[in-house]
Amino acid sequence: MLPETTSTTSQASGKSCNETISQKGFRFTAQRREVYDALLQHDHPTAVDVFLRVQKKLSGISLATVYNCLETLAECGLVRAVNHDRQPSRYCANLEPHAHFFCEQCGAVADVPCGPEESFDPATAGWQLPAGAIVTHQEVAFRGKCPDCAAKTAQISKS
Amino acid sequence: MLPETTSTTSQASGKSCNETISQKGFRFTAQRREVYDALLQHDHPTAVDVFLRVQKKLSGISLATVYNCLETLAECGLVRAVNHDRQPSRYCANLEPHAHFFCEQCGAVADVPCGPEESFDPATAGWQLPAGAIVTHQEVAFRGKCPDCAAKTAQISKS
DNA sequence: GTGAATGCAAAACCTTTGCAACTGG
DNA sequence: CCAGTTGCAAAGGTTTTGCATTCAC
Repeated sequence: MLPETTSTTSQASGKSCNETISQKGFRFTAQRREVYDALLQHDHPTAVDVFLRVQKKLSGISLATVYNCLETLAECGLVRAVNHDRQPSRYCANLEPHAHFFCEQCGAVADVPCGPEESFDPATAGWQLPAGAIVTHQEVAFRGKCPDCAAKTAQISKS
Repeated sequence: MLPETTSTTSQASGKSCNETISQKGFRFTAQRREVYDALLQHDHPTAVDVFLRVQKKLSGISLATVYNCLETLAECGLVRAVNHDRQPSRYCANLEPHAHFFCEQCGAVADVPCGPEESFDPATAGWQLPAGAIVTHQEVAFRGKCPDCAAKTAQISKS
């Protein structure tokens, strides 16, 4: 749909994928470029989804390479792996702080931006963290029905 | 340590594991009882941890049965599976609403109770959920260093 | 007694790894 | 040129499944 180098909504910093990879001492290979491009649809694809997309451009690529590329991109900070229960990992190129919404019916994953103000302060929210613990990351996940599935369910119960 | 039927801190409702299992139409087997008992230490064991504990009482039990029992207990609502990244699932018999703290250094998992008031309201906290989505569950996870590891690190950097 | 649950082993699943061939800077 | 990457295939670790046997009700 879009020219391959277009960064649909890309990452926050204006730095290109290319630059970031090189800066970290990694090589900017065709495989890494295409894997990264496959994530710019921001639909949280699995490794297999990415594999199938990239295969259209690089027919010889292997799934193992897709996994390797995804790991490298994650190391560069260009991509985040998103895990939910024991489902296959999904990958996210949205680097803004955000949570995820998981539809339990269709499996869709949506980004959930948190307002401009701080996400939420554990102390304020009343979480009783272990005394002396140092928190470096917080993760919030919502589960339920996505708008599409909620609408469908409503229709069915009506009929 | 404790007599096998003792519910160290057990679940909220005063209902026994036994009763709950029967009510759901499942049989109350020795394996299910021991698997449940192994969770009452509230240290978030993995399936293998549970297997090793139960083996001391029921030497013939198999790991597959432990998995089956854990799933049955989860179906009964007596147990929750707790997943973090792609680590082995850990199991939690604390049914109060709570979050988890994961130590990235030693792998320890701790319950994080949220204050008596409501955990946190997505809308208030500024989360921009997809319009029309129905949220049925929220999960909060904290990652960092547990008190022990934080203390150790402090000591090392001092020396 | 009888269907549900177990134990075993083997499979399924996602992901990682070893190694020869290749390639980007 | 040559260390870093790839592709392939095979292994890894966790979890599930199939089937004969056993057991709770």
